[in-house]
Amino acid sequence: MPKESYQPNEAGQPTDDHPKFRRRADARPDEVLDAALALFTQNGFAKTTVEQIATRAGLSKGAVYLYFPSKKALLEGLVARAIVPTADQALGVIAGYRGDPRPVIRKFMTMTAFAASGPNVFAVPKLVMREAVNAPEIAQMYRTQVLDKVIPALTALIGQGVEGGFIRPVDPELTVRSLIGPLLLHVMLAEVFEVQPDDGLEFEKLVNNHLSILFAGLEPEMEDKK
Amino acid sequence: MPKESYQPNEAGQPTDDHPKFRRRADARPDEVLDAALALFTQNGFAKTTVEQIATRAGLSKGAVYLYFPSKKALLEGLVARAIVPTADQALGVIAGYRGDPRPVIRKFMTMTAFAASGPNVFAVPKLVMREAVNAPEIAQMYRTQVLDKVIPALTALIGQGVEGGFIRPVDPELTVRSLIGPLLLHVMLAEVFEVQPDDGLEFEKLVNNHLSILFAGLEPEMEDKK
Amino acid sequence: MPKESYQPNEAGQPTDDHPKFRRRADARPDEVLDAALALFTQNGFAKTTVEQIATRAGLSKGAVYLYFPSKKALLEGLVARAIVPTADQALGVIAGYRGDPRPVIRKFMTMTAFAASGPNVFAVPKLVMREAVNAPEIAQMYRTQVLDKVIPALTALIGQGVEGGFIRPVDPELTVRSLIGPLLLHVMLAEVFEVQPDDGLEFEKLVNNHLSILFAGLEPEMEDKK
Amino acid sequence: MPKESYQPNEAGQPTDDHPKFRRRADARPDEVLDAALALFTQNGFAKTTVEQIATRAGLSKGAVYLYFPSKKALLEGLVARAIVPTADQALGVIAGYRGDPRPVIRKFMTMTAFAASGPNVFAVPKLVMREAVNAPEIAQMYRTQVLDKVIPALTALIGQGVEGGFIRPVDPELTVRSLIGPLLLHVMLAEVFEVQPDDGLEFEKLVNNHLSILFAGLEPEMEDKK
DNA sequence: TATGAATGAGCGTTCATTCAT
DNA sequence: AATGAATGAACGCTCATTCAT
Repeated sequence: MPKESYQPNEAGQPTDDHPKFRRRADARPDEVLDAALALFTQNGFAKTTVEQIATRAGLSKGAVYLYFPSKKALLEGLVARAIVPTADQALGVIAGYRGDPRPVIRKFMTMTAFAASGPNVFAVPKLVMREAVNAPEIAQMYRTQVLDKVIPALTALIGQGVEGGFIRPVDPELTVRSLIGPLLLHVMLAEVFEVQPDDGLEFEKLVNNHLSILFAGLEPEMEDKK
Repeated sequence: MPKESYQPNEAGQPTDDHPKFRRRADARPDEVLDAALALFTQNGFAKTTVEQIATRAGLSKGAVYLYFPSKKALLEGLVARAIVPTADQALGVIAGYRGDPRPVIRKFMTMTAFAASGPNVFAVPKLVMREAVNAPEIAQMYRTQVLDKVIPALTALIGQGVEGGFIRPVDPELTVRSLIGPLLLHVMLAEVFEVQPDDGLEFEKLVNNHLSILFAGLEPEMEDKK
Repeated sequence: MPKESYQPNEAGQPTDDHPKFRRRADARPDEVLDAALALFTQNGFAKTTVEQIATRAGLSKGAVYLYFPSKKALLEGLVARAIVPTADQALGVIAGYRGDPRPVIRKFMTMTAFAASGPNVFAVPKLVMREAVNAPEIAQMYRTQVLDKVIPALTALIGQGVEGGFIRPVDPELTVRSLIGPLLLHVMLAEVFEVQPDDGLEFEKLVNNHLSILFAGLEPEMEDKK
Repeated sequence: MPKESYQPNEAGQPTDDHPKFRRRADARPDEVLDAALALFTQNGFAKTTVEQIATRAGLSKGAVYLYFPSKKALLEGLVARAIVPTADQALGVIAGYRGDPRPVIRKFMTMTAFAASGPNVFAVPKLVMREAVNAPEIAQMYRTQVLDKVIPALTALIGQGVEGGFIRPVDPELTVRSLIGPLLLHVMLAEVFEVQPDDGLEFEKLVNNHLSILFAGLEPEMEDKK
């Protein structure tokens, strides 16, 4: 999963929803976005020039404006491209699940950790966090399209787990934060501050350690179990 | 990661002795930093003008350069001002503790949560995270001055808790992430995406829920206990 | 030190094919240099604005930076443009000559004087002298590219004249100063202080008077002649 | 003669023409000028800040404005201070002389060369040449106060030498340029371009070589002599 | 006399965006 | 569909000069 997400236009059927701009199999806009993502991630939005993006994408500055009406639109495009698959992927695993949530949580965490260990993954979410101040619309977009889907789904997953007696009675909404927070911190420490655990940035170990504690902590009490 | 710094001019009577012109107080640099912090937080470093900072601090653009040699130096100054109290305060609670770590952890988490509920707190850390790409030196500074002190201290605290048999054998370094991560996520969700739990941004509840799970999950096994 | 460079756009019809907007000719850099030369000469480097240069060259300020990376680069460009023809032209007359040096010297002096009577000639050398303090690299460039070629050539010319018995035994290196110095003084007095001889700034007369004295003074003595 | 010229206020009677500003024996303004001269010479007028001058003179920026109303006034002050002694000195030797001009010329040239071998000498004239563009009034001042006295005096000296038959019939005005030019070139090459003769910047040798040629070249012809 | 904090105008440089080709 | 020359608005920073003390 080297790209930050599934990019539908690269896949099978040439999604001809966008009848305009056809050249080199319609890959142009995507190439521009790839270049933009790489540079925004590396240098931030403000310090990246449109010219740099154009050069990296192999076209001229003016041509970028053929596909995107402004620099900010590139950011939007980036988020838009990343949003659907991300949410879908997560929701596919979680949504509507009934029963002991722990296997599903483990699967979800493992998937996320796996995704996170590839390069450029989480690039868009991190970008969104960083640039939210400059582009609140984009943060909103991310919120409504991703967070407002994933978080409630996880909350529901845990909620029904509580109701089903599979885990202790906890606040599902806050427990989601207990679940995912460490992953965020792990990534932030590593990428922003270059702080890594002594034995490397191994997501698998983190997930294992974290879930072993969490699941033990969520274990229903004896009296609950009965 | 408690209160990021004392902000003297937020307290007491507004120092408006000389309403318009010159003041000789060496509070000047601090006032400039206050203005910079507010604007950087609100609009980001890149989109904040030195002129804006000057105006908000009640001086002319040129005067800012009397106190800080460059715009970037304002960021550095902000971090420097926040660093000492932060680290010290945190370390005061933790360092060298021997015995069951849980009370100390609870105290630390409560303090941090309390600090985080005030205004402008965590402003600097969040600024640092956001601007780390543009100013890696500052991220480094933050890392060495704060993180490299606080994280090892917490790691040691947990480590000796494991050795003393007070908590299950876990990886102390990774467990620190399990401990603090949710707090970060909570803040980020709230401030970047305006995602808040249904019953408000109550840090106390978050801490309680989180620690109840965590402490239960860290409870030594029966066989360990014996 | 004759004509400092060919200035193509001073010649012929003014290239006003496209009166107001874009031109694609690569004469652009040259036009900018022309404007810069005029303004630097008139007001000095420091007091000349890039905007002034741009306006005079018929472009916007930003466009200047399309051709030159900085204001100083304009100065460099000016010198670079002037250097090649200068040195070559001078050396063409002098280099490797054997025999009585006086005809060659007269030719050289006449050429130089003729060049000096045109407009904008010597502008670059004078600029270099004036701005040497602010831009030592440029002075160095001028030295190595022009002076270190012309002066040794003249020195050698006189030296071989002495050896061949065509002129008195004199110090060739110092005699070069006796030869050229008056030209410099003449120009300086005229252009810096507006001091001109009573009957005008006639270089031809200066050269004639100067060489008549110099050649008489360099005439081998009777005993030398024999 | 370490200073660029005689500084009357340093000498004998305390020239009380300027009743204002008295402190530390009235030396203050002179100290400021000294500092300004050094810095203008080294870095040019534009690149020297008033603060630098103040610091070097050992007072505060504001105090400079107690003595000089503007930065440009420093330049004027510098020139004014240098002007009187320079011209007087030269004129003392030359003015009204009758007879063979060559001994006087030699004396004048030797004096000038001797002066030029000290440090900081010619600093002001060179400064004037360089900054003439930025401060034409100052160039004018220098012209009227110095050049318009010295050049006519030298011209007259040579003129009467021609009339008296001591030297060949030459154009006196142009011959002045032949006389002094080499000195200027010598200084310029040395100080601006660091081009020096192989055996060092020995003014004495230059003067000897130059005058030996010049005087020989000015020798009246046989037929003239008779 | 002397200070130095403060001002304000100005300059070099950058860059998103446009548009003739 | 594509180019890249050109624009123009903005920003960081400097510094001569002023003025309350």
